[in-house]
Parts: sequence; C-alpha cells; structure tokens
Amino acid sequence: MSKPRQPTIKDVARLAGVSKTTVGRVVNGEDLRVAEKTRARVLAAIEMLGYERNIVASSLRTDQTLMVALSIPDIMNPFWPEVARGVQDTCEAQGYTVALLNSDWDAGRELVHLQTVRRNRFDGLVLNPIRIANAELRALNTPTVLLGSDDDYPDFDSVGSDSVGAVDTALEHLIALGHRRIGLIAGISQRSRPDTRYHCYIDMHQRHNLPFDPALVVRCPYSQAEGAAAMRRLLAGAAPPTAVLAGNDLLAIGALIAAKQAGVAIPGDLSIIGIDDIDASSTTSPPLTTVAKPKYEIGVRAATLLLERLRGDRPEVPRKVLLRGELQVRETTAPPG
Amino acid sequence: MSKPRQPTIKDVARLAGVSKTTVGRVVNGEDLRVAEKTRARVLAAIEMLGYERNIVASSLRTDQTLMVALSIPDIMNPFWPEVARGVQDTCEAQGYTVALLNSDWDAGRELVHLQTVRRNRFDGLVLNPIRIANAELRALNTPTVLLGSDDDYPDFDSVGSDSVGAVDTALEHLIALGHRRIGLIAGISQRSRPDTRYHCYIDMHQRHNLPFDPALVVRCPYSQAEGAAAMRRLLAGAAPPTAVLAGNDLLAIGALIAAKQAGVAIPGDLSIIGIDDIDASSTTSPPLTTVAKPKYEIGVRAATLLLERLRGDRPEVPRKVLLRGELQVRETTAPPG
DNA sequence: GTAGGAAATGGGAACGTTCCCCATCAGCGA
DNA sequence: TCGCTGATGGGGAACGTTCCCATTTCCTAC
Repeated sequence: MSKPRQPTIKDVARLAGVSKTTVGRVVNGEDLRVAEKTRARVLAAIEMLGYERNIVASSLRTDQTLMVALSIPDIMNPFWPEVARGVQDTCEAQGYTVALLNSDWDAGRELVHLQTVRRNRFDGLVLNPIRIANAELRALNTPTVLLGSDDDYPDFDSVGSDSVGAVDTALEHLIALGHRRIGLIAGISQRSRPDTRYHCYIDMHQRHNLPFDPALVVRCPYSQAEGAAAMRRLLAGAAPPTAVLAGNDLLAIGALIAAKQAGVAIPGDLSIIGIDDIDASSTTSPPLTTVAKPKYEIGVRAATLLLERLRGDRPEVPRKVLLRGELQVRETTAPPG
Repeated sequence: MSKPRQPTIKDVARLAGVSKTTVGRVVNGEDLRVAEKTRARVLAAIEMLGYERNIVASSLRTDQTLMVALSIPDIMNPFWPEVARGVQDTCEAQGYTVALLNSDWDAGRELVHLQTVRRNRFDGLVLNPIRIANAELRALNTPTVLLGSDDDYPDFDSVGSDSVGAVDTALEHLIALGHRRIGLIAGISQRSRPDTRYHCYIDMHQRHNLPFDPALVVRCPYSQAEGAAAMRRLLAGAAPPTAVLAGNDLLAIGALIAAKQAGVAIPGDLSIIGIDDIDASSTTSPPLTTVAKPKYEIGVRAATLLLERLRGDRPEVPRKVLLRGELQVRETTAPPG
C-alpha cells in the first residue's frame, strides 16, 4: 500500500485550468460568482480526480470543525443510546458529525473528554455533566447544551425531562393506589449536589402527610445489579415497603428480579415503578409500570438548541427546556395487598 | 461572549522567551534536546496561558487526526453499545477519540459515514458493513477493521463472533432436547449476500437428517416488533414448529412476547432460543436461553487490531478473529411437549 | 469606439502546527 | 589560539484550505 496522496484543490485547479480560488468557490457551493461553464469544468475535474475537500485544512482556516461532541455517562443504559440517536439524527442532518464520548460515570474521563473538545476544537458539546461545574464549563468557551434538569448550570441551555414531575407522577400513582409505605431506590451520580428525586420524595410525603421513614430510602449506583441489591436491603428491613419507586428503569428491573427471587409476588405483595421506559421494561415479567421519558426528543431538542447557537444565535438568556414524562401503567403496580 | 482567541504556540514562545520550535519540542513530550531549565520555563508559560495544543493544525501538518470512526448499524440494539464500549475504552487508552456513527441499517447513511471518514481524515475505521463492498472500502484508503464474520472482505482485518458456531450451538441444543421441527426467524440486513445463519440452519438439517420445511423460515428486519410479527406468522402456519431459533435476542424477545400473547406456553408448547445475550434477555419471562457473544471483547479486539495498524504494523495477510459464543441455558427451552 | 462598471477570476497571505536544516555556543584537546 | 564536537535553539517552509483584494474580461450605454 503506497500512499497515493489524496488530490488537493490545487490538483483540481490545474486539471480544470483555473485557479484554486475558483475551485474553492465551486466546492463551497454557495453560488458565488462563477460562470456556469467554469463550474462545469471544475466539477468534471473533481469527479475525475475523486477530489474530496479536506475538512482538517478547512477547519484550521475557518475555525469550524463541523464536529460536535456528545458526552454521556453510561452507554450501557439503553436510555442514552436513544437520546444519542436524537442528537445524531439532528446534527447529521445539518452536516455535523457527532462524536459519542462515554464517561462511565467517571469524573476523570469527563475531564479528558472536555480536553478532547478543546484540543480538537469541536464546534459544540452536548453533555450530561457528572462532576464538572458551571464555571469550568464556561472556561471551555464552546457552545454547550446540557442534558438534565438541575439548575446548577445557570449559564447554559439545557434540555431535561422533568425529574420532579416524573417522581411526582410516579408517587401520585402509588399513593392513589393506596400505598403509604413507599420505598425509594435512589440512584447516585458522582455529583454531590442534592438529589432531585430524593427531594421530591420528601416533599411528596409532606404534602400527603405520609410519615417519612429513612429506612425506606436506599441509595446506589445506577445499574441493574445495584438495584437488585438495594431491593434485597429493603426487603430485609423491619417493616418493608408495600411499593417501591426506583430512580430509573435499570434499578427497577433489578429490584423486580430480586423481589421475585425472594418470593415476593409482584404486584400482589409489592408494587414497583420505574422511570425512563427503556425497551426492556415492557418485556419484564410482569411488564414494568414506569414514567416514560421522551428520550429521542430530548436528544433532538438538545441538538436543536446547540445548532441554533452554532448558527450564531445568542439568546440573551439561557434556555431551559423541560419535557414532561408520561405515566406508563403496566403490571407491576396494584393496590397494597 | 467575545472570542479571547485561544493562545497559540507562538504566544507561549513569546512569554517563555524561546522560539516556537522549542515550545513544540516541549509540548510533544519526546525529550528531544531541550535543556531542563528551558523546559521548565516553557511549561510555566503553558500553564500560565492555559495553552492547549491545536490538534486541527497538528493534523494538517502530520496527517494524523487521532480520531477513529466506529460505524454501527443500530445503536438501539444493546448489543452494539457494549461493542462500542470495548472499542472506545481501548482507543481512548491510546489517545484516540472515537466518533460513533449510527447508520440505522441505511446504506445511504453508511455512504455518508464513509465520506465523513475521508473528508475528516479520520485515522481509522471500525465498521460493521451494511452494503459497502470490499473494493469500495479499499478505495477509502484508511486502515479499517470490520466487525463481523463473513468473508466478503478478504482485504481487511475483521473481528466477529463465530456466527456459524453460534447457530450450530443453538440448534444442537434444540436438537439434543428432541426438537425436529425448528423454526428460524432470520434477520435481514440490507446486504444481499447469503445469510450465514440461514445456511447454517440448512446445513444443520442435512447433517442431522431433519426434513427441511421452508415454511418454518421467516425473514424480517432485526427488531423486536418484527420478531413478534414473524412469530405470529410462524404460529399461523399449518404445522407450527416446536422450537424457534431467532437471529438475535431482539428478535427472540419479540417472538417470546408474541407467543405468550397468543397463549402459547413457553417453554411447554414452544422453545425459543436467541443469539447475543443482551441484558434484557435475562429479565424476560421466562428468561431467554441464548448463545452469549463476547460483545465487549469483540470491541476490544477490533480496536486492538486497528491500533496495531495505526502504529504501522502491516501484517502481510489480513487477520480474521473469530470469538466463540457460549450457550446460556435459561428457561425458554425444554423438550418438545 | 470608448468609458464605465459589473461579473468573473486569480494571487497570495494566513490559520497553528511540525520538522528539516542551519546557527550558536561552551568546552576541550592540540 | 584554533578548530572540532555535541548540545541546544531558531528560521522558515509546508500542510490544504479560505478569503481579501487586485486584476482581467465582458457587456452596455453613450
């Protein structure tokens, strides 16, 4: 394999008998002043040589890489691929390429990803932050849209599902069914900020005059195995809950499996509800009741906001989009036995 | 937001009182001849300015972008994120950034992705081909490793799970249980090439002297919904099978759901077996028997082969890695009723 | 036929690196 | 004192674009 150097704009120019400037004009499409006949000659030359514009060179000159980074915490949670798909579809439609960076909940890797964004001069970033703070993100000096609904990032556009609303919806559902001892399997992200889901849980208890029992709250990382462990801990308690809300479906599915293994009838003895509505949730046994998040749309909206900024829009105040989740009643919830 | 232009190597040089060449030497780390004292001065200047090497410029000069593309057909199938994780972990460890491109089984998008690779001068490509042919791939002139086990790409390294072996394993399992009428839900990729899984199926029938009934073979795209539809078609046949092998777990899960909805007892009336072992397969009801593929390792191996080539290795003959799947017996298979 | 101006095209610097090659300098032996 | 060596540092071209500005061509109206 020798290296038959890719043809450059100069090669095209020579073949077409015009200057590289003219070729550039043709390549960039904008019907800048170039005569039809010349254009045709140039296009023929491009075709003949198989010329392909070198984006690297172009980027250096224009400070535009046509690359966008998408940093997510956990590619193994089916929630994120669907968000990613929304982002990619939207960005690719505008000619941007999306680099998917997976940080595995690791703050160190998040930092590395930010470095990548800077060094490679990505045009933009869509990020579900793990530990990074508002100020550091500002220092990045790159158009950024956040995925999430917390308000720790006042300077940035963000798109999130309404977590508060989702927890409320889920709890309302359980309470309406008659549950009063409701467990919470709350996920832990590396962020130290107070957990939204937990706070909603507390609020809800106050609002409905339910007694709050700290023993009903378990925290663990967001994974199926951890969800199972958490459920075992809840079941081992002195007075187990009659219903459990899990921070996401992965946790809920883990909890469901652990409960069944422990001989607990679902939903007879125990109701379980999740949040997200990933594909697997509809195929568990029994199928999981959950609050469905508009995953694909989250991605689309985030990408749209980013693209607007890349196009030059500078809204004077960051936009905060909150998409509503929708209760998906399946078969893991029922009135307490 | 003004644009406080990122500092360049020149700014650093000026501040440190050396030439840009010297700064370059320090940045590139290779302890080329530069005195300790000078190096310290330069590092201090870098620190002070927050200088960050511009990879775009560097790429133009060196023809190295430190970017690798990973093109997969379906990010929504949990199989692929796990492969992707293997690729990313491995590449990132070597300083490469991985851009994940999702083609959604669309040959057009695959073409676009190839164009992206060329235009952006990615250093390498890991690809699960949809419709692209060996020759076109060669014309790309970029180090490439294929994901898959077919032999339509003699010129390229490839890493695949042993599909033949997986189908054999699955069918052996069913036959050992006593099944003789075995249905096949074969996935369709856009590729026109003969489907491996189908051929193994035929071979296996001959080897075991089983009658081959074309009515037992259904083909459909790789998705859960299509798997369900395929199962309904099989069940509607004159003489339905006593066991079904699905081309992957997504299809199998769809089939499982459809069968249950139709009132068919699993595995009492019908055995179902899948291929892949995605996470959701262990949480279906009953849990799905399947042939587990080493997804993460596939990614790691593919990335490793690619990195070797990027490092300059030029094995005289393309390397074909085939990883074995492992039968994961759960509860959807049993002797025919 | 010519001036004037619009339309089309070309020349060349610049983007921020890398890297070849040359300059400088200290130290040292003859 | 000279010249040599090895260590260190610098100058400047090159990578392939884009884009400002200058130049040429062409057309129209007088």
